[in-house]
Amino acid sequence: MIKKSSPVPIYFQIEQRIREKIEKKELNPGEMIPSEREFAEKFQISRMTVRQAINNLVNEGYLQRVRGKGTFVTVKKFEKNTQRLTSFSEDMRSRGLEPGTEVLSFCSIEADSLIASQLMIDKGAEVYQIERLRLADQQPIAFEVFYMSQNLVPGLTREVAEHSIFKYVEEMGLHIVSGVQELEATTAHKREASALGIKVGAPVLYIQQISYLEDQQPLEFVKSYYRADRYKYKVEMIRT
Amino acid sequence: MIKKSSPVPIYFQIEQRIREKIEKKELNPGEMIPSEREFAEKFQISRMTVRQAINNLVNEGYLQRVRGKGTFVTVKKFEKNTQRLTSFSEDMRSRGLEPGTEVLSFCSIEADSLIASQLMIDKGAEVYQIERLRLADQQPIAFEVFYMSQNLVPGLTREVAEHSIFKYVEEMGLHIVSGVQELEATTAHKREASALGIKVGAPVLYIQQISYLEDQQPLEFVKSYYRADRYKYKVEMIRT
DNA sequence: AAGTGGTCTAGACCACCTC
DNA sequence: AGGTGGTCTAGACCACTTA
Repeated sequence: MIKKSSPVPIYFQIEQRIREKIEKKELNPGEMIPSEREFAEKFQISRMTVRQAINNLVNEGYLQRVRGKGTFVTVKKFEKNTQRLTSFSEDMRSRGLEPGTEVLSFCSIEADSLIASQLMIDKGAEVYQIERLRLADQQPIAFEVFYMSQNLVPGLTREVAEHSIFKYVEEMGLHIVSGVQELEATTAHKREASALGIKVGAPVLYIQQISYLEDQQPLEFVKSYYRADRYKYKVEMIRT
Repeated sequence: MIKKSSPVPIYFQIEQRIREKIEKKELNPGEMIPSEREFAEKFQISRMTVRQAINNLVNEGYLQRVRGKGTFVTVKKFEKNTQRLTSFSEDMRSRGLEPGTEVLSFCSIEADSLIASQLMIDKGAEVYQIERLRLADQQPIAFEVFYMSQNLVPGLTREVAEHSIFKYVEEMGLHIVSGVQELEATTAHKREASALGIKVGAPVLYIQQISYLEDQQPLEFVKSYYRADRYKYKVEMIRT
């Protein structure tokens, strides 16, 4: 039930309770939840405490208040208040495709001024340069060039690059918290065309990504070229 | 100051006051705002009312609370919830460019099955079909084809289309709350090429957008073709 | 009229931080 | 010790919706 003398705040216990019911579909979209006064009475707590729990759920997009009527489970929970940063593998799996990776080259180079500025490291510092071909259900979908400071993440191997670098980094205890992507349309040059199996001049979606750690330090700088015929980029937005 | 007997809630008045000070740089990023108790004392209101104002600003990303220390103006305001649904005009202005619009055609047509399904209306229903050339600092940047149900928004004119349809719709009392964009790379066909002043086959960023009203009803369906050499799409993301 | 959420009060004790 | 935010109470009146 609800523990009043718990170190866990009462409002949070209520919040969890309701959130669970929604996620387990015990409360369905569009359905009304008990009124604030009912909750207060039932758990013998103040209505303001109930309001705090409900407020949080409203902010998270689980609930909607309607004055005079009641509080309802949101029909379309747009959890995409913010776009989630995902790895290629996560992206493919969410599309129902089996991700695959082919490492085309794995080198250690000295950062030129572009890479240095993007990664906020010294020019000439050692960085990994990894070229990978990304597959979806065994079909080439993207060609990517990846840069990361060796100083920040030592011990990266070709082996790791064949699977998920994201996962490796997170297992090292580094927390990726945010990222910025820039998308442009372009046409394939020789290198991308041959890797992706398309014609030179074919349309390609170019995505440049920088991911950041907790302390705002750049972790990786990636240039990706996606086959336009096989990849669509979807963004859900809200208007504030 | 603060009007207690105003129809505008006290918490909202306080909220506005603080928001303004931040936007006018009277309060700088990282700076501490007065404590909740100080506000309560100063305006002779309850601390809980002050908290409500501050809570809202925290949720909007203006402020950060630090227990035991105080409440501070956020350093990087839009690092968190970024992806906002914006009109073309808003987008251009945020890039420091002067938006412009040229209406190439303004018709009323019957919805075909694609348009009908995107707008969730009956096939054959009357819709506006508006082709516009979008300018940034007088230079063509995008060619767009716009569809909207006439039943939902009657009275749209060529005049309005030359300015902001978004604005018109919002002034009608319809609230746009969310949108979905799909981005693809493609190459220009004749129609887009001639409108945009580029060669057939030049890279183009194709963006398809559907915007939704409060009740999840689709408001508009827009196909846009952006000149790849003049437009980059930026997405900021967080990892949860 | 009865029920709902919206706003507001005037306190209280707690945990945390700084001096 | 004194200040800060975090949590919580037990009421109150308001505006709105539904019956």
